[in-house]
Amino acid sequence: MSTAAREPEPRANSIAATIRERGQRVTPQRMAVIEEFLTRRDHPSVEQIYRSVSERFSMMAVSTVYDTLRLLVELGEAVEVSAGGSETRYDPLTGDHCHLICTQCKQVIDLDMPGDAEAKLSPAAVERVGFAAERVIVQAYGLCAQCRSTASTRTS
Amino acid sequence: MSTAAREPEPRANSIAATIRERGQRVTPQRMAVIEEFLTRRDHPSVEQIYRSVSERFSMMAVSTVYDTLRLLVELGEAVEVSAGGSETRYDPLTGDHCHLICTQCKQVIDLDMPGDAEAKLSPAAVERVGFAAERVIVQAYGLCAQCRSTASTRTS
DNA sequence: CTCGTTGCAAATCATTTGCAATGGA
DNA sequence: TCCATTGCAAATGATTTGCAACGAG
Repeated sequence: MSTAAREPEPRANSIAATIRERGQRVTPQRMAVIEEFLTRRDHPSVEQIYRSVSERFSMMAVSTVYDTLRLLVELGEAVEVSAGGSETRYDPLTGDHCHLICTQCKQVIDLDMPGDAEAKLSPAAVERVGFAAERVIVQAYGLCAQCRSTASTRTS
Repeated sequence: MSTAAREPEPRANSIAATIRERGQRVTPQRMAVIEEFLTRRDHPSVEQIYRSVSERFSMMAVSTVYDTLRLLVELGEAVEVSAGGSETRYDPLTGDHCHLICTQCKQVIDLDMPGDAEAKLSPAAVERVGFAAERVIVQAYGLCAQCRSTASTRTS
C-alpha cells in the first residue's frame, strides 16, 4: 500500500554480518528472502515468500527459499511453526511467546506468554525419561475472530 | 512378540458403536485400521499403520488409512501430532498430556502434564484477540535418551 | 431403485536430494 | 586453480481429490 519497498532493515544487515562471519556468502537470493521475511507482519510460508520475491527478482527457486529459511532457523533468527499438518510457517519473532492457529484460515497469531516455556512441563518428569528438551512450544488450535463470525453466519 | 493378534479391544467395539450411531458404516477396512491403531504403543504414522494392516489384509489403500484416522480425530478418539514438519503421527491417548518429540529419530514420547492445558496460556490475552481456543498443546523438541547417547559416541 | 457413503487410483502439493555452476582463497 | 558453498531442477514423499462401486432404506 505505501512505499514498503526499500527500508534499510537494520536486522537484515546484522543477519548478513552473521552469515559473513560464519564464512558463508551473502547472495542476492538470500538477501531477497531475508528482507521479505523480515518485512512481513504475518507468519509466511515458503510459498508465500517465494511468490513475493520472485515477482521482483525472477532468479529464484522455491528450494532456495527453503535453504535460506533453514539457515535463519539455524542462526536463531526464525522459528518454524507447523500450522496443523499443513504448510510450515516461519516466525521472525524469537522471544517467548506462543501461537494461536486458526484451523480454518490457517492464520497464526502471536500471543505473549506469561513466564518461561520450559516451566510449562515438569522438569523432573522430562528428566526421568532422559529427554533433553531444546525448545518447548505452546500452541492453541481454534478459530480466529474473523472465521468465528463467518462460521456463525453460514449455518455450519 | 507374544500373540498380539486377536485381542477383543473393547475400545474398538465402543468406537464401532459410535460410528454406527452416526449412521456410518463399520467396514473391514475401518476396523482393521482402528484395531491396529489402538494396539500400538508408539504414535504411528499413516504409513506405519498402512504397512502393518496391508500385510494381513491386502484390500487397503493408503488414503483409506487417512480417511479413517481423520474420522477418529473427529470422534475425539485420536489426536494429531505433527512431529516437526515431517510425517504426521496419531495418538490414541486423548487425556491431558504433552509430547516430547525427538528431532533425530522422530519418536514421540508421552508425558503427563501437571494441570490443565488451557491454563498454560493466559485466557484474558486469548480473549482479547477474539480467538476461540479448542485445543491447547504443549510439545518439546529435543533429543531422546537413545539419540543422545548415539550423538555423544559419534563426534557430531 | 436411489442416493448418500465408502475406498481407492490418480493428481496435487510440500519438501528434499543431487549435482552443475560459482566465487573466494 | 581448487574446493567449499550455492542455487536450482528434478525426484521423492505426504496428502487430497474425484469418481466408480457399494449398500441401506
